[in-house]
Amino acid sequence: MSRVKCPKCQNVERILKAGIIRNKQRYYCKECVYHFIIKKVQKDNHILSDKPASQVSLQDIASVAGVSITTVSRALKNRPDINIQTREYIKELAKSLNYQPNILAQSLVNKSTHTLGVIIPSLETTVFSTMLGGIQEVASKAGYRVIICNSNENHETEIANIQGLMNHLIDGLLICHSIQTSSYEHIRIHIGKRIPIVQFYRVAIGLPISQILAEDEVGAEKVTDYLIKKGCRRIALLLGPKNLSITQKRFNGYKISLEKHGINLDNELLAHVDFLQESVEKALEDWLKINPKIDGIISISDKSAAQIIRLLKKKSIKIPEEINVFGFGNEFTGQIVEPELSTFDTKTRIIGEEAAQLIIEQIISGNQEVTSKLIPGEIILRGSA
Amino acid sequence: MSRVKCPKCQNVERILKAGIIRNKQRYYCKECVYHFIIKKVQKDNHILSDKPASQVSLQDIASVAGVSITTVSRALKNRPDINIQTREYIKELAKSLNYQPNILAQSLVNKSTHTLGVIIPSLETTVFSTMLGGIQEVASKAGYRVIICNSNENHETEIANIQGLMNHLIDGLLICHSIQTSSYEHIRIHIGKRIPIVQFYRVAIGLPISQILAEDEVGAEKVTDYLIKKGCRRIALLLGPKNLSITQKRFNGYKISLEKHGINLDNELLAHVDFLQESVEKALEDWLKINPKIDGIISISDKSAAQIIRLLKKKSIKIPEEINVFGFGNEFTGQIVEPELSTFDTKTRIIGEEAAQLIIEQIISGNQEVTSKLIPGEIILRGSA
DNA sequence: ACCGTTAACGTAAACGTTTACGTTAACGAT
DNA sequence: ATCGTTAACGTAAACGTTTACGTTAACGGT
Repeated sequence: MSRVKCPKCQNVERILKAGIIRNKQRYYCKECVYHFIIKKVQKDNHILSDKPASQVSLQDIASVAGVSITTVSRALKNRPDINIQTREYIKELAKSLNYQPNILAQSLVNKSTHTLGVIIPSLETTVFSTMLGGIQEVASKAGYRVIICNSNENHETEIANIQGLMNHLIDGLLICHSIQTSSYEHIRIHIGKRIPIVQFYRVAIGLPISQILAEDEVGAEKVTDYLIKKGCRRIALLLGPKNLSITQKRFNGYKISLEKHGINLDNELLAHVDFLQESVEKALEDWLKINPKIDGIISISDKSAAQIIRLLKKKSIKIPEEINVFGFGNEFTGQIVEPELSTFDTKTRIIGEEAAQLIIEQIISGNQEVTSKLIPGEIILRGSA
Repeated sequence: MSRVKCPKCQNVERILKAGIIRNKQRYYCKECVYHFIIKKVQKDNHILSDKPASQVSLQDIASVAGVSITTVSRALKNRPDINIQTREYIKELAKSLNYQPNILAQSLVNKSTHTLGVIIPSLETTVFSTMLGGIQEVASKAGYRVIICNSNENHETEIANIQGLMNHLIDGLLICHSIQTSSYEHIRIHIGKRIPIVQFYRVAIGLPISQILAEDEVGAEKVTDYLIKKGCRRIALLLGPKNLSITQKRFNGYKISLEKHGINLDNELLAHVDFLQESVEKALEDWLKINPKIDGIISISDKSAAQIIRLLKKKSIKIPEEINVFGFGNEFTGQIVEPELSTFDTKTRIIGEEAAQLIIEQIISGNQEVTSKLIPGEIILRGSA
């Protein structure tokens, strides 16, 4: 019926159809009892052959050397149980063939990828890229790669990223939560499993995983203390979204200082912003309408503080005579704005370094004991306060 | 002789030594003809068993469902050739067991990791983190992860990073060379192989791989044109190391403009710096000694330009009346400094986006045709010029 | 001459997938 | 009842490593 030839016995007569598999017609040769599918002629056959295509494998080396894969592996890994001459020969052969081990295959067997995952809310914010720099340096010195996932301050992206990374791609996870993140079930599922997790800078309070933190509370308290000592009584506080740990802790530090000095908390002086220019501007406008007038501003970030200084100057408000401005983070911007910005240096780079250090220790030791570390910061006084 | 018991037949008498393997004594039981090694008692045995340990695999699902691995795979991948009820049942089962595919194993079979590698000279420099942001966004929308390697402006690190990534971890490589890099053999080896490479921003001129570039030459020409039109005749040019493409191209643009306007090139007006504060300060000091005096400065970066402005103001030199200052890159800093910085916006984020776009296209199409794309920039005029 | 011992190698399983190919029971048509 | 055909499943190889375990020839001592 069909004009199909059996690839084995070349018979054309006794060929029957034998079902359809993956949309391809299969045949059955009654002559030689053989099932087959007519394949399309591989036109790119020669392309496949003239490309060096996939890298040399252990098998390739073994073939050339006339030994088994095991022996090659032993030679390259400097294992005992191998003749020294054989080992040296194989090593040279590997080099001349430009052998490169397939890290995927190694990771699959070793159950370890020597890779850290980092979830970060943004790459374009100075504090984050600085922390990343610290993470990268420590990781790379310890022989770890880093996969960086940018959550873009988005909760869903954060969840998706974590899921992806956890599927055997990484040995440990460093996480700094996005603004939107307020439920932590996506983290909790992974706690205590194979892969250790460390949170840094922005953390979920109450989760049983280790943390590396800035001195948010103490820092805010010290800064407020300083401003009060300078005579400020109406200190405005620019904060991030309420669910963020840094917001809560800095607010706490501020409150503690106020209480200590017998100053009442005035909710009008608090503002929660989303780090964007417009919201900062809006907050400032509102503050300037308040009576009695504000005489100090503590900002979540140096960037916002720098903006505030520029806006105040446009309104011809004198800094620090009329309003003292204090930043958080010690970014480069603070040295460019005029007057130069006083700030609380959160030692951002060190936070990154310590976070990487901690997760690597946990990976190596297998010990996931929950610890919490505060990185001591430092007040830096410049012209703005 | 030895008081060793055969694990099979429990015999203690007829045990002989049988070589040493990996520093462990092996034994041979003549009774049951069995070779064995005395293993240390696994003390952490119970730990292994009470941990859910490794994730559920296809095999686990198959066992529970009473089908083969193949069927499970077919169900989860929505392949044909499977009963719909079976498929739905297996899918639900997989969900209830919280199955997560092992990406390593998938990648090994599929020869594709859905991961891009990026080599970047620094994370803490605004232009780079901005480009990274662009890369990340495009990549993640296309379903690609990003491994970022920070070369730290170090040639050796760049080489090591590339080697590591190329060993089957990535589907494509994006590279922005370090300051130190002046030989490109480490790149050339990989050209035309399985993994496409795209260079961006700082490129190796002459390498047969695709590029995404800023308008360095045209940009520098336009900026110089503008300053000359404003009356400047002694324009100083702050450049990076000589081997960098951005240095060469911006210098070219500058020269073209000078020639066009019949102004002689004065080598005293050129300075090559390494992006650090001190070298910028040094360059500026030297320029200020020159006679006839300089009346314009074009800087490699907005950050350096901002520094220069601050230094000039400390010396009470008026900007732009005495010296015009122009930056490159349109960073946030430029809006904070006073006067605000005029700059050539190199559209850094778009460079990152286009680079990611290009490499993904090359990965998908398999077409590694060499292309070169210039991202149009834009002069932004503010107070400094 | 045999036994115990060893160095040096090989075999094969395992890691978790994907997929080419083989198999089977059942069904409709003759 | 037989034949052609199909849906639905299983088997096993493959990806490139690592490593537990088996094997072999050779050697020294009795």
